[in-house]
Amino acid sequence: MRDDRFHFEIQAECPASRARAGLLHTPHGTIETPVFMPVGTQATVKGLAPRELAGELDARILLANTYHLYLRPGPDLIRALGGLHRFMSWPRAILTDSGGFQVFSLSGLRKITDDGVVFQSHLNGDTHTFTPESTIDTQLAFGSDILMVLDECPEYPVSHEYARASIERTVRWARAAHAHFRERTADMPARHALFPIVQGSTFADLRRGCAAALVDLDADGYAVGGLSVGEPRPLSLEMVEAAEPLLPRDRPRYAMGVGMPEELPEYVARGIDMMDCVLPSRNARNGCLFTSQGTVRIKQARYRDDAGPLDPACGCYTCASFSRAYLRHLFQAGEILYAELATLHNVKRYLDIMRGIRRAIVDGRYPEYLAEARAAAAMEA
RNA sequence: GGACGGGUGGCCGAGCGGCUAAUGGCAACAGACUGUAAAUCUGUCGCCCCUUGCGGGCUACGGAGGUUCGAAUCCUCCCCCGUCCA
Repeated sequence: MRDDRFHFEIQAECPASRARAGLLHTPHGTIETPVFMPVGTQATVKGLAPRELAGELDARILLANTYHLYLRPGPDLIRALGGLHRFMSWPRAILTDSGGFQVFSLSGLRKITDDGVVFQSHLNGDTHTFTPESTIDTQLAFGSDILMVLDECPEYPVSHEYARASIERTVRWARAAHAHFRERTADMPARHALFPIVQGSTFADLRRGCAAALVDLDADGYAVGGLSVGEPRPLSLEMVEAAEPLLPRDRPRYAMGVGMPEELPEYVARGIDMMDCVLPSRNARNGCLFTSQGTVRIKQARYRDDAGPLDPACGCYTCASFSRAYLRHLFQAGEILYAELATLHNVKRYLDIMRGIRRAIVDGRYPEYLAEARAAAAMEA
């Protein structure tokens, strides 16, 4: 019998770090954590069909974006066509980002009010308003398994004063979103989960304050946002370290928008269970491929006649079937197949890294895994 | 044989007396990319010099002469290419 209720279950914990392995149960399947969520902004992971994602890659959860799907094709249409899962033919779990990141990072004209944010569409300049409540309604129309609250994602750098005002707004919005969410989902217990987002820029005290305030919401899970927006790399991890001890151990933690392959074990070591990032998919299309032996920029002339596989240690279709020389040729020629093969590999790489991390935690050898990963990262750098 | 049009850096193609080592585009080469306005963006791109900052030298706009302080740009002749007329 299928359990439709959303809940998190910890299976193993690392004795030497904050890392843990768990199971995230959703109405659309169980997700083994730590997990990497491929990004499918416009209800598609660019270059991959759900057949590959669910099949060879065995991704359990995808990310989609409220801002983009709200503007096009719109929540009413998606709801009318049976919800996002059915619309994009993805039977597994979906997490939707609230759109706060987009509103604050790309919309030229925007105005923050007490209620939310007024912004202009990047598509045609139309004026729209997002409120904590409206983004909940939109995501419910999509039928998302995990909804994110509307937040403000400040750029870097920003003053302590601004960051403070910003988290106050983000917390206020999170409370409003949760209240609205509870009301709207009262008759469908635990069909959906809602995560608030810890902000606070690069200030540890603000991160702690924000986390403490959000914990009162007794949310299904907690996200740490505003990372990797231009701040020095070590700071991103420090911000997680600041917030994490305040977050309940029995809820999943999600680090939004990170990171490079070598950073994944570091986030997990700091108590993170979920991550998403556009790097594997975007960089794939731009000629940057992640392998077990480091980064391969397939466009480089050195791969012109390289008959070897992209990554000898990888078992994906791309690595099993094609030479580096062929992949380079496809890239240089601007062929569509390149994007597909490259994305397939890079996403597989990320998912494999997370599976390896999870296995190490379950097997009780995460300290060794971490040490080896750090040594390898130091070697490449 | 005649009439026009044209020959520019790897390619295409601007420029039509000095601000031009020469706009653009492509190709090539290198780099960036972190809750995706991204199959995108940035840089280099004649050769040789102390890597010294907008530095110096050399060779360059079919070829050879010429005019001029100064020419890819003007003149003369020649060589190619295209179109049309014989």
